[in-house]
Amino acid sequence: MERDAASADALQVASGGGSQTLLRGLAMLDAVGGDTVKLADLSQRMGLSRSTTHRLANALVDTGFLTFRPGDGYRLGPKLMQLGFLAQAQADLVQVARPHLEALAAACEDTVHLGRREGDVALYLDKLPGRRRIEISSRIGDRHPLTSTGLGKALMLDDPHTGWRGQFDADRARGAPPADFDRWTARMQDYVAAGHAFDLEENEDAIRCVAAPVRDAAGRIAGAISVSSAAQYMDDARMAALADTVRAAAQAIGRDLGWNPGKERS
Amino acid sequence: MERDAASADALQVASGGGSQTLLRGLAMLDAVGGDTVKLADLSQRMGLSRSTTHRLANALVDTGFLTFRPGDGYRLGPKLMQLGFLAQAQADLVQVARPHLEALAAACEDTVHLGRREGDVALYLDKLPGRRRIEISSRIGDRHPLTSTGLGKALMLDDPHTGWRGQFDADRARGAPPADFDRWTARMQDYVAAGHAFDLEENEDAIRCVAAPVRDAAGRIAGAISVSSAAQYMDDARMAALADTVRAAAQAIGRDLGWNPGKERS
DNA sequence: CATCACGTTCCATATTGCGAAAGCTAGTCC
DNA sequence: GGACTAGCTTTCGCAATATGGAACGTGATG
Repeated sequence: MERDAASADALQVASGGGSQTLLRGLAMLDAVGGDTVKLADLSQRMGLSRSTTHRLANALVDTGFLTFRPGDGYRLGPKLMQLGFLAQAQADLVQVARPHLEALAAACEDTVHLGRREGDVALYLDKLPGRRRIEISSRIGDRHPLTSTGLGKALMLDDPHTGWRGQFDADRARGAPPADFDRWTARMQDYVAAGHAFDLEENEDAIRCVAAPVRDAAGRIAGAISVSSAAQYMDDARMAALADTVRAAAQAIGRDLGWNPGKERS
Repeated sequence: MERDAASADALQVASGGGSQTLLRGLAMLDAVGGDTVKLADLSQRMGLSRSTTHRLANALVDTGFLTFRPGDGYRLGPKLMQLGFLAQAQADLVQVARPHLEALAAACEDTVHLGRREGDVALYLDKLPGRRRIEISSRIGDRHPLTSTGLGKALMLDDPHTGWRGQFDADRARGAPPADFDRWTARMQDYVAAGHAFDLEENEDAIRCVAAPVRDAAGRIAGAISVSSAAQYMDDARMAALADTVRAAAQAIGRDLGWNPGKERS
């Protein structure tokens, strides 16, 4: 029965629910990925006989999920662009993020935020109050400066360094708490390298937070999440530990937005 | 042979090849489309029993091609965004268009062009010389005004009317042949309504052409194609006839770019 | 001309998928 | 509380469907 299930990776074809052919076909789309693959190559990647591979690939070609050019190979087809676009169109960040935010809120007892960049401010899209007595004074729909909040900084992680100064100054001019730019820059560089951001009582006294960016199918930062709490619950050790948790949650949301991890930043 | 069984016809699926399950699963993605569908609804759309529908849908959910929210229904999943993005990334307009351009060139004996908008000029990406003695003096890489060429006008078909004047004047200032704006506008409105554009010896004397826009998965105009020839071969009757051919070719290219026709203009 | 690389088609076999019907769980109405 | 309903999930015996080895085209390449 199972000859060489060992080589078939990614999607567990064997366990699923008994729709082998469908699962194999879908796995084939993954196997093709961004490449242009010849039949022999493809059958090897899938661990299937050439004839089976051929039949599946043909079905995919007939339906437009793959494209075939003789002598060249198979590649992803137009139907995927079409459906991918539809999927993207109806994927609402708030809705997609909800379950993950709830899980995150359950894991740590603190307030969880979801936000997105809007112009050059951070727009708060969702908030789950923590189960601690302290209350974070933010509301859905609020707009906050990018450079003085954890969430905002997470949204900036991909920005070219050249724009930092302008944003920093603009935020101060608009009422963000004063701060030292050089020190801010030094920390920001760490955040960029780490893939998350902190807020160390910069925006509001006695409030600290840990934030991480959420990426979409294009790899761009589509939003960010953060966990905030009173400084007394947020010593340096806990922030470091939380960083992993928050980053993991952000990545899980990203995955639901079609983001494919793998190729990492430099 | 088989295009796709997107419509209510599920029995046709069997005829294609021998991979029923896969084809049904893929058809299911189409059936879901942009909606959020309940299981019962979905099984009806597919003309399948509820249990079969359930099994297939589950396989799609397990692999991330669909998303399921209890009490809400099924919708397109993250994997489609991911693959859709990959597909889009490697879809090169020139390469995708080639076979269609060749077919078009074979059908009419004239010169066929492919172009794209770049800034506010039309950039020529590909050219297939016709089999007629006359020679069209254009080369790949050429940039031409939008308002005085058929290809350029096709690229403008979705532009808001408010921008027409500015583009028209800018092109004249940059050396496009003089013309009367009111008359140009009147014709342009016809082109917008028809979904194609003509060039009536406006850019170059004794050259006429028929052009149509190519749309991508987002429905935006990603490029345009045109058929050009000496005016002597291009009387009004032939241009009208060619318009359909050219539009059909442009749509075929669009389909390969993930464009979904369907809702048409009136 | 022999060889290779690549895609396509055949066919007997048993694995895989099929759908009717029954089982769950949660909400709603008397 | 008990009887309905709406939705989703699971079971199971039968046969339709998918499988892979092998053979066949076809066009390059040495």
